[in-house]
Amino acid sequence: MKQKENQLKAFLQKGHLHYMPGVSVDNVIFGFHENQLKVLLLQANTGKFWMLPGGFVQKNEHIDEAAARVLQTRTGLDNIFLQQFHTFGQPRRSSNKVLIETFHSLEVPFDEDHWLLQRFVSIGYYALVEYDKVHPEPDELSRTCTWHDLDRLPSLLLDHKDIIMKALEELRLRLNYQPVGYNLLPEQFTMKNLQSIYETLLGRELDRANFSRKILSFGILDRKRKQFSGGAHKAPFLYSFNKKKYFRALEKGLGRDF
Amino acid sequence: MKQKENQLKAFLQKGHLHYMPGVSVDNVIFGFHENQLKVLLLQANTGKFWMLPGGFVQKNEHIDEAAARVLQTRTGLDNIFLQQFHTFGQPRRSSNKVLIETFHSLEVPFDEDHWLLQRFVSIGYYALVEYDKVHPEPDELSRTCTWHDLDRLPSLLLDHKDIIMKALEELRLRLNYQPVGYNLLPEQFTMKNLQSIYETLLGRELDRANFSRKILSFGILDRKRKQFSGGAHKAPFLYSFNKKKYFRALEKGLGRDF
DNA sequence: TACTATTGTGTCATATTGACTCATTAATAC
DNA sequence: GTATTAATGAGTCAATATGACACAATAGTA
Repeated sequence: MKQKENQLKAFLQKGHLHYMPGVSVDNVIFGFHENQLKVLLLQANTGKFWMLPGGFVQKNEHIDEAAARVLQTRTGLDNIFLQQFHTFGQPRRSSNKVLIETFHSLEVPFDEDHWLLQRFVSIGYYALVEYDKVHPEPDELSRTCTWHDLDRLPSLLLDHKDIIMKALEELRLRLNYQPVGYNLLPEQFTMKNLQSIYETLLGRELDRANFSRKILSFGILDRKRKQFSGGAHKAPFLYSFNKKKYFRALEKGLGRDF
Repeated sequence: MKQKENQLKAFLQKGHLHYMPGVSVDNVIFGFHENQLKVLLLQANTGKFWMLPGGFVQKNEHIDEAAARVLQTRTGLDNIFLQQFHTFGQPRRSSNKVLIETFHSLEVPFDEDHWLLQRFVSIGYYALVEYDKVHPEPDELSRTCTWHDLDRLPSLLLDHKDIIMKALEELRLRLNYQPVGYNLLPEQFTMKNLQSIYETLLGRELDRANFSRKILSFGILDRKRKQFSGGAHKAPFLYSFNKKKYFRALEKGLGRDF
């Protein structure tokens, strides 16, 4: 892992040439597995704290691109809908403990003015991705990258817990306007699958029949002839998202205005 | 105006000691006058372009505080609900024309590395304020500060038009969850006044009777005995916001969930 | 005093929502 | 093979919300 170490060193020493100062991006990446909502987290090389997959904004890069790049490098996923939901800017957001330990362990000289030790404002994005398609990949500063149950989060760095909670809050609000599920489910899925997602995101149970009626009324699903089998009991229909209608709804909203 | 000039010089030369690099705040300040929705804009000292009242984030200041400070200095208003709605981060947001002209006119030496000439990411906030209470105050870089009709905006700097449009879009979405009007209307007002605001914000007409029914169902209004008179025809009731219930609704939402 | 424009209130048809029921059916147990 | 079981698709019905409209009341004006 000499190579990774060298990359990290270069990043620490020359990052200020490539990245904007003071601005970072943090992604709350939601996945869904065994009827549980999961969040992708990294564990710092030094110390026990976990953190959100985040990164910095290249000097000539759109912040949305930066978020997409972070998502791509951590999960291997491309072309995923990322929603910017809030920017976090308390004055003492940054704790430099992890960084300073890293400097020491790599024997990289640094001073107080080092770009990474300054205050950062972080722009939060969330994404909903298909659990099975993700290949979690730690970054230079972390040793692990794994999923965590949303209701059993480990100790998190800084305000990262707040960021996750805010993401969930905003996501719940947007559930009324934006369809959900496209990157979260496989190509074909049952109504029950989709309902589970909504239930988990909302944190409460929904009536089966009413849910189905409502979702179908959005007109974003195509029903397949093929039936799912393998589970016990009656075979449910399989559905897929009508990509065209789904993305129109994503842009134009689901039409629940004042 | 020698003093203002000196302030500006100091800001240009020493700003980097006090403010975060690369991060700014822009406020979309909505007012309501003669049944028109207005936005407060500044006109640059040099050139004809108008811009949003904005500013920088002090090194030890919460971004929300920075937005509140900008609002306070431009309008004299304090304690106003400011909603962060989006962060704008295209790579070529900043046009340095205005700045460079300013450097020249003040004979302040500068080079490419000057902190203000770097790329900035801007955090957008909107506020709804009482038109008559505002005392518009230009900043160091501008010569005027006045209201503009939302549907007759002048030529705006950079992406400031996009910012205004996005603010309106987000505001419209939030109209379903958040009550509106508290800082927009005087202490007492008629149902018609409030309806006009909603109509203007939404850009369409609403049924009088249905609007009244719906707003009253939120339970955030107190009806006064006193009747408004002076206008022609039947005297309407006067209402005021029940501050306690209003702010509970602002936090907890108006209860229109999935 | 009559007229007019606007307001408070009420009605009614329609749409949406929440809580159920019931027949159907795929896998499992017998 | 047949009965059992549990989940599914479809449907019902009352409660509620919404959109469109009607009508009497009334403050100023003619």
